Amino acid sequence: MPRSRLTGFEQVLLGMIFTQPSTGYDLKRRFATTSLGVYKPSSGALYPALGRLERRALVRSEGLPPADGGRPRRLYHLTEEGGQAHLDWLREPVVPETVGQDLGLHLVRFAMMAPVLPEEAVGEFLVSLRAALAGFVAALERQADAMDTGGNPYAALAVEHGLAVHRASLAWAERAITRLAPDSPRRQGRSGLN
Amino acid sequence: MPRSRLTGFEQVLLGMIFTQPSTGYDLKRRFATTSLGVYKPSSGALYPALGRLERRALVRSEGLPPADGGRPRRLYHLTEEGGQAHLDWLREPVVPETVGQDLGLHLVRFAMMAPVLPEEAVGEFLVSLRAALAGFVAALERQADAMDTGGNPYAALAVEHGLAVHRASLAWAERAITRLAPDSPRRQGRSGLN
DNA sequence: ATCCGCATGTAACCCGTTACATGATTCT
DNA sequence: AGAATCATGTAACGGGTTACATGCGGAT
Repeated sequence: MPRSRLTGFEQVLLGMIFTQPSTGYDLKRRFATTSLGVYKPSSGALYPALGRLERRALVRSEGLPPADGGRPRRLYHLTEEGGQAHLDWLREPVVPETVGQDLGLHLVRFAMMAPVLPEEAVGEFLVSLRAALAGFVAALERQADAMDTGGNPYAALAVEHGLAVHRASLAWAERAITRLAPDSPRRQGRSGLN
Repeated sequence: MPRSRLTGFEQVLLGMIFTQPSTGYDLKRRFATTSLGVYKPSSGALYPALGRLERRALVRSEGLPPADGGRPRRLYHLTEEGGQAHLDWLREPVVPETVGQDLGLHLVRFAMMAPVLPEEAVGEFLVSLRAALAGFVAALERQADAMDTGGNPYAALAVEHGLAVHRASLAWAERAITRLAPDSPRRQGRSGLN
């Protein structure tokens, strides 16, 4: 019996195959280009992961004839359960504790919501992301205040870095929210405050 | 024969013990507090890592009597080679390719330079970090331009997020550089450039 | 009576990296 | 001739997470 949750990597693979049925090599290429090469999975990570997804019946594969010499390829596409698993993942709320470590993964998730989730759900995601970021920024501010009197001089600067970065992230979330719903008539009461 | 390079985690442990000889539990507590709990190593990560450092003769430990009931503790301190390894690590230049993934580790490294490196070396580090960030931002800008015509609507927004975050990081590096050397008479030629 | 903090450690499990194997075609 | 691209896969190795073991003192 496989473990219950998929890894982040497996979820991302699932999403890429959802968007477009692909071979392993296709996926490699897309990682290299669309993420600026920030993460390039090795063969030893990619192919076993595809195998695990198939054993779980989230994807199926069919053999493809070799394209102009070389090995035969294997095209993966999602099953019904696979599609459901992907949608469930996209709809997961942002857990505040993860925003300090997994911010990148959340953004990948956001990018994949493109045509598959209704705008409303995307809005909910952004709102929960904004809340998590605001909480994290507040915690960093408390830490910065409590620390800077007495202590190593660069540690305070390092905390400032975290603060600057997460404030930028928070500002982005706010921009994204207003850009997504430029004319949302509901909730015009408390102006912009959640 | 152990692998040649230490892991990031091992290097950080080394640095913490360099700053102050510690027991395993001390280190746990410091992770929980000084990093806002962003990374709390498990026992299964911490104690074997300390063991590896000791086998490499980078740290030594001596038994401490149990403090008010409970188990005896084990206090770790650096050896000569350990101190050297830590200094070498602190002095490593910033490899541009790592700035997209390992930014957090670079900042931890910066925070640890506190009293041990001369200001000049810290300045060099910041300058190389700034260069790496500038390169990464430029690459993201190229990608943003090349992409936004035709493609999923949120992917462009996600790239904007990366852009916003790394620009904030870059701005921080610039602030840190000017703050570190507010009165550096050398190099007043090209005003502020590299 | 039980849970929490202190304090160190081990074992099972999982997954990622590195490095290699295979083999055809095309570029230099 | 040698290298790179296409394309999939496996084996060794390493290290992290989870969960458990142990055992005392103090708090609820």
